[in-house]
Amino acid sequence: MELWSEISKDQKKFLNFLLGNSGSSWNSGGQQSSFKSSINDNEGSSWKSGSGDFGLRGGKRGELLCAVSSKWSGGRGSRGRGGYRTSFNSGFFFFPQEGNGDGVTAGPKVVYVPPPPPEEESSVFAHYETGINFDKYDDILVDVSGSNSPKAIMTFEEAGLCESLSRNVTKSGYVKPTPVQKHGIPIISAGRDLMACAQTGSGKTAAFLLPILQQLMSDGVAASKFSEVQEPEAIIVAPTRELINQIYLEARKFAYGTCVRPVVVYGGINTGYTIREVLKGCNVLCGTPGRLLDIIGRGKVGLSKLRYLVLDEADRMLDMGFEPDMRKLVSSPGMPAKEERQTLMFSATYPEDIQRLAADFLKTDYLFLAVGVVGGACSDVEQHIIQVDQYSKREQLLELLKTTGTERTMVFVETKRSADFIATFLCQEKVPTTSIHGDREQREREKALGDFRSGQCPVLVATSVAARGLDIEHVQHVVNFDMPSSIDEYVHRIGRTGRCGNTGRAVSFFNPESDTPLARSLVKVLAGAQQEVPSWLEEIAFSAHGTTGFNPYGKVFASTDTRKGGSFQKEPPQPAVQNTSAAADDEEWE
DNA sequence: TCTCGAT
Repeated sequence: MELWSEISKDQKKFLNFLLGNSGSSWNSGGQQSSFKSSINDNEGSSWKSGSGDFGLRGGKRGELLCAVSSKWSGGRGSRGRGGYRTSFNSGFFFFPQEGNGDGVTAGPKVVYVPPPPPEEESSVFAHYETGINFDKYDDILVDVSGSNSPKAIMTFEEAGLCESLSRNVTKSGYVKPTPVQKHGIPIISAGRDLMACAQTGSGKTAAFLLPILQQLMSDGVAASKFSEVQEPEAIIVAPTRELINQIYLEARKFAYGTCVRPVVVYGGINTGYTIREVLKGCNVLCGTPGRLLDIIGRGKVGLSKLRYLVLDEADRMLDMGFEPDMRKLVSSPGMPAKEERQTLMFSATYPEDIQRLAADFLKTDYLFLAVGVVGGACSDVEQHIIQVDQYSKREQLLELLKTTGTERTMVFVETKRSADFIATFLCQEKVPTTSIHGDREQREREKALGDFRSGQCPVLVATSVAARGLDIEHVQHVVNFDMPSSIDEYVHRIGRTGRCGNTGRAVSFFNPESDTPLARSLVKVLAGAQQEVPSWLEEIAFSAHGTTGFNPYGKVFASTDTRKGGSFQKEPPQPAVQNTSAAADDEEWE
């Protein structure tokens, strides 16, 4: 009831609209008088009565599975301007339970309840079933460039891991190293800087965690007791909260029962809590850029002992959005110069300009490791492109989801607003849907991911917050409801499915009105992955080229070392989705 | 446009 009283008229109106209550409409804005309020300011009871109409599925009574942003857009509201309203922050989509009001959190101050302590061995090693088909890895070609690269290892024994570490590796279900690990582990152990090009899910997290942890342990590093400043030996950064948490969970597994303590920090959760966790002792600090810079700036984290700096999804970390933060990080007081530390970068895509930029962070003799997935693994993703116009997308999506049934499907959209919009729409159509994007509260984001992972909500509507790195088992379908603006992003998105031995399908809605700039590189990617290229798409690709002569999105991703002279001297192994062959040279189109 | 600190 208290919850109810915090909701403004606009929000009630919106809710009534969603509930299908008569007389309600949601596009009017500013026409308060014509709105016949069926939800009364003083009555909370009408919540329950209407809830059944809103696509409630499964779960406990009173729990709304459809989830939309808690910072929702009020459209052109009565204040005469649109945009996001940030004043209202509580998740008003949580319906009160009957009986006591426990579990209902209202108001902007939501206290994040962290997961149970890591000491429980069963919870540390609880992992989702890995669909890894190890035999397939033998077909993967690998290219290392740079001088004096160390010899690859063939087994985990050769990695020279200490007893507790190798025990944890076994317990985590790792049997033999993947190609990134075979090459990456000795490179990192040898103290070299590394730029590695490999798809997430190919084992790259372990590839950098294991040698780092091994080195720290053999040096006898141990987490210090609680102190006012912590000086971690390694810092790992990633572009999204969920991704860095995934990396942290891996680190926690490998470091289990050792003296090395990994800690994760990111925004959206109580700052005091994060700082206390860090101050308890911290050797490997995992974080998103914002919160990381925050606690460094507060003097809670010193950098004088730092030896390893890892950038996951490095191309993203160095693009427009994050580059300033990364420069700030490496120029933070106490940060060892690049010659004094070891810098490691990982990503599935490396645009050439980003590679050149990355040189600012790496020693000049860094090694470049390219792992190409040969045919099998990646042609496991069937790619379909469907021509649509803006207004038929929703219906087409609905049709499509009827064929996918309860199989897990990720639907990518371009904006946070449309993520909410589509999620709400699907819920109304009785499709159990959840959503994830940057305007949702962290607790909601994690619940959404959890519900999707568990299959409770087989459909996840997401912005590109979920495009990279997230390792979710059994995602059978990816739908690009909106085409991404770059081909790299397309590759990352469809990479959420068909992971390691599983098959997947990616369906993309191509709207010639808006997506034409992508046509050319899309055709190349499709052809490269031996997928059928629709003739209409080919035509668009050709004519787009003819008219403009310059394609702003023609920037292509590369898995080739730019130091090789800028041109691609070597034909990439087998055209695969994330390989360059499809996008390598423009000449064929000239 | 998206991601990323709270205030």
